[in-house]
Amino acid sequence: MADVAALQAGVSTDVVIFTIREGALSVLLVRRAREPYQGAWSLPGGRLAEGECLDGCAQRMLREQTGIRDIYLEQLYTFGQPGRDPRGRIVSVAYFALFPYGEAGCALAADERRCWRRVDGLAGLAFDHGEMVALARRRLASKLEYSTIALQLMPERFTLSELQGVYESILGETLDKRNFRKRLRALDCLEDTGALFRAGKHRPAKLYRASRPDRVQIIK
Amino acid sequence: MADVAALQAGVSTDVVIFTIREGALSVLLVRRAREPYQGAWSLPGGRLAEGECLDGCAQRMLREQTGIRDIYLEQLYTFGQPGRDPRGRIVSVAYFALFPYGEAGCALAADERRCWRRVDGLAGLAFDHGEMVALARRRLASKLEYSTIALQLMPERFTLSELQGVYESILGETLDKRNFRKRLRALDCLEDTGALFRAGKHRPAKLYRASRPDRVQIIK
DNA sequence: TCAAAAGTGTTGTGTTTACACCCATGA
DNA sequence: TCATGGGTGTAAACACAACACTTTTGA
Repeated sequence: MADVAALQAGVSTDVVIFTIREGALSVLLVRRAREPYQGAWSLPGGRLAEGECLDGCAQRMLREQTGIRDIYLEQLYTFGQPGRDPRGRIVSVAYFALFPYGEAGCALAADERRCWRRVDGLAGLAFDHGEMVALARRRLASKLEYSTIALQLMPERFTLSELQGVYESILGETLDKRNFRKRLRALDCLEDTGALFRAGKHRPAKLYRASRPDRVQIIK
Repeated sequence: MADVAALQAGVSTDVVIFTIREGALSVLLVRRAREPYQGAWSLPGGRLAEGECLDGCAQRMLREQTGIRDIYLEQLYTFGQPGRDPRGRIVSVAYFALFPYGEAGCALAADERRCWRRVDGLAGLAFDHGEMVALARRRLASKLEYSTIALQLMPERFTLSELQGVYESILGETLDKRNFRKRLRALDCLEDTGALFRAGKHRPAKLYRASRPDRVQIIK
């Protein structure tokens, strides 16, 4: 209750940015330029600025460290173990974000200070960032079941098989094609673009788009 | 990225403590002793101490300001709007907690610096605490549907009608008695104590207890 | 014997799962 | 014409919702 002598701490945000790349759930990492953990991989993130709200800080970290803007972003959990940062007391508000891979995702990793890493078997991240990724992954998987959040990982146009692949790689299990399609049709969140996607020596797939790309609809 | 000049902020925790009192979902408030918002009702909470983790801080706030310990507590959301506290930059990690009312709940409000208030129609709280209560309420209602969290609001022994009343006052709708009992039986989270509860001129009710009082079981 | 809440099953409806074949294409 | 992935429907199992009467007690 002693307002005067109260602890001052640093506040930061860190962002777990997921994408699907080569059919695997992956996360965007940046290489730390200085101590502590110099040279190690970490989540994009950093200190809160004056007059900035937490969401704004997370957005700025994304923008400054990866160039990404305007993607799905939500607050995940706040980590505040004393000792989580060797520089002193820093409380970090973790966010998670979803990024549709595409060309932009590929270009991102051109810079050697950044990389996409598969979430499975990920280890050796700086700070408690490994924990953040694990928690974000569980949250993402559970949101798949009761929302249309997976659409945030898709490019503007995509096939149903691609979408099913996204579900499968997040959930870590295979799904029945007919049941999957029936379920999505019932959600009324997709529209047929009329275009076809040809890939290889087989029947071309219809291309769909999200009918409300910005809305994440909660089911039930 | 400028580690040196980075903003220092205050970090606090605030706790939304729910109970069921007179059949209504209620929250425990404390009267602010000093400015800002002197005399207004607020959530129990306060500044993070050195060497203390966030959960520990929330537990300490509970203990120091209400005497409550060992109840269900989980992190809710972190609020960091600049200007949310007129004293300066303070980021608050909100928690929510569930308290079985009973005699202890009654005794708590004996002190005039504390009170239980119904969540419906609540207004005029200090800071952004009204927002915290509203968010906690939504979280609680949604957790009712997929976990056994409601048991955390019950005393050691209780009747099925009492438990149903708890569900009804949180959800804001009435439930079918037979379906409710069937559903709970299927969860296998209750055991019959063998004792009966007599209240008024009607058939006495069986008293149950939670079979694993400390576990909040996630359903499905 | 009456009022008041406790207790208990069944039936229909909708949702979810399991499952196999034809289609369009490029090589 | 063959191999490859795209596309489609039906039946059985299960979960959920609706619904009414009997029991025990105290007054």
